[in-house]
Amino acid sequence: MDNEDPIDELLRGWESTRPDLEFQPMALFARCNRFVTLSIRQLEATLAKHGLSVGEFDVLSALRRSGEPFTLRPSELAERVMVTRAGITSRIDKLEQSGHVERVRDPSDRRSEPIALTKAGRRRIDGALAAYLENQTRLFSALSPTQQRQLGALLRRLS
Amino acid sequence: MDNEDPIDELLRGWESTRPDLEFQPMALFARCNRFVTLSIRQLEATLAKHGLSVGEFDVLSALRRSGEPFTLRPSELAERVMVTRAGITSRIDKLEQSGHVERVRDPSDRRSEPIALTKAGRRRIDGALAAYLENQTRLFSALSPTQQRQLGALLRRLS
DNA sequence: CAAAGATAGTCATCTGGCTAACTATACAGA
DNA sequence: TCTGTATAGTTAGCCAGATGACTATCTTTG
Repeated sequence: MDNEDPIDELLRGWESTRPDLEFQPMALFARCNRFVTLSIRQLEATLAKHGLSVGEFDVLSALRRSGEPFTLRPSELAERVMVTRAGITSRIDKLEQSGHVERVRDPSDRRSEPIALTKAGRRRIDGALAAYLENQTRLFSALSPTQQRQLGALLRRLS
Repeated sequence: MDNEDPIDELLRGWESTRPDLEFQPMALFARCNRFVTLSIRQLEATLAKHGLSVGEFDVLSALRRSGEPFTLRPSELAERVMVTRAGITSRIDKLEQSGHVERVRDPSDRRSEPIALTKAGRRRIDGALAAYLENQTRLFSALSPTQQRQLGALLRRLS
């Protein structure tokens, strides 16, 4: 384990200037953060080939996996995608313009304006999904299946 | 392992609508991503009490752990903080205005304008650091020391 | 040593998400 | 039934960070 990575460097920096403090948890988080950040950048490149941003992909995914009739309300989407409602509004605007999604109506509650995946949207997400999964698989390919399960279990504990 | 978390829900959604595909790696990444996102939100709250944003904290940290004379060039900062140079410029502008940092000069290269931590900046970062570390420790408190090392080792493999 | 190219940093512009205020609709209680 | 309150969604304004163009300086090379 001799080859340094940027997090080792960070750790070394801190430990030499503040040897009085404990930096293991910080380093652990930094590693996690870095992994996610870099992965998202890769993901952006992958999805761009399918004409989607990560944000758009997330919304279409949520609709797709909600099953028939592939319809969710903006507030449900906001929650699942971990974005504020205002943020969802603008994503929907764009997806509507590009024809991936349409605003329908709920007769039982006129405040609500459910969002439905269009045929085009469904084709788009199904195409992008394959590339996405392939990317994700590659991300973890350095770990054996057992290690992947281990990692999953550990992360699960953290929530 | 009966209590569902949002990622189990995501997984269940996908597996019921696309039973033909393999979603374990996606779920693994989603868990990681979610953990980081939620942690950062907590962190924002913690640092806000010390008058710093996460971005500012990152810059001051990098300077602090670089050791004497607590000075780095903007391009070095950009790399360590994983932000573009333009992004660093604006963070520095703000930190300079609040007196945490100052632009000095490098006689050997007049293109360069090294950034130095001021006394005030150093006090600020040292104060915030304690709270930050405490927060990070809490993030991982659900894991035993052994599990934390395990997690670290797994994440290390991923880069 | 002049010209071409590389490098450091900033600026202008654009985008995406946040907060907070606002409109419209639904519901609960006196 | 009227009133107050909660909920759904949008809008307006703000801010951080990305990209790409630009200035100034340094370095290389013919």
